[in-house]
Amino acid sequence: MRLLVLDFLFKQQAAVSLNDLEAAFHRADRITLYRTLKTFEEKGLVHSIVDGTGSVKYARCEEGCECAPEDLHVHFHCNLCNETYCLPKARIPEIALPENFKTEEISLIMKGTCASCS
Amino acid sequence: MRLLVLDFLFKQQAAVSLNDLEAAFHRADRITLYRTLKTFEEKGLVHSIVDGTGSVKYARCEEGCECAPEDLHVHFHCNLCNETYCLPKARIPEIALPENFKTEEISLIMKGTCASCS
DNA sequence: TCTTTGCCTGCAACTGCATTGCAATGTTTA
DNA sequence: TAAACATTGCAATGCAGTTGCAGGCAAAGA
Repeated sequence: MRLLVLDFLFKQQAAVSLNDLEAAFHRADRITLYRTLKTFEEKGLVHSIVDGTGSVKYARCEEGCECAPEDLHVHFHCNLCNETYCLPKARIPEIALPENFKTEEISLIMKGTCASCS
Repeated sequence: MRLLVLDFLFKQQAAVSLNDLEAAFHRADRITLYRTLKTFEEKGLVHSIVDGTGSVKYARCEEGCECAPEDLHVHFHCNLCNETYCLPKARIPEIALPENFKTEEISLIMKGTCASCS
């Protein structure tokens, strides 16, 4: 079962929400899919994306992705097709912070129109 | 009533969630505060921040803030004190996107330890 | 082989936050 | 004063995420 989900995740271009998974595997229980995603996230197979749409999305981690600040890439949410994409090529540039601020995580989400919809 | 909320918002250093407001104004109804925030947001007095903690936070808009991409600043969420701050001095640098991607909004949230907690 | 142990799955239920409908109240305007 | 509109509060709903519990399946050990 998890293998099916993993396979599905790796075939996706866009990030996948729990609802997406549920629609794709309507034979499986919502809870099972939820826990599957959580397990994958723990194991570092996927990373979660909070894109402000209300539902958390998941996408596969690239080879060697540790989800550490220096590994983080940009996520793009298209307002037309409502999909969220990883943009691994767009790295987050260094950002100057006030003194004594220590960064552990960065999340950069751009919203607009993606290439397919424009 | 709204004046009280507005006054409260402008005195805050950190962004404010609905729960924060409810705690500060326990005489007022949660719904009233919710709609007050929504109204302020519509009028451009405050902007909302989705910092991934599950509850949306609100902060006052700076003079001339149109919440347009070029106006956007960084938000910082401290994992210790659990507060979210606006960092208007930390501008979001230009980010190179693949072709045909059009940006309308940018949200950059950094998480870590703030100056007060370190 | 039989039993035990542990993981995976599914049902039910709960939580927290956001949101809406409706009635009551207060305030402005004609 | 009466009508129109805005503001407030209560109740209820919706949705996403989360947890507890029990059954089932499979691997490990006697």
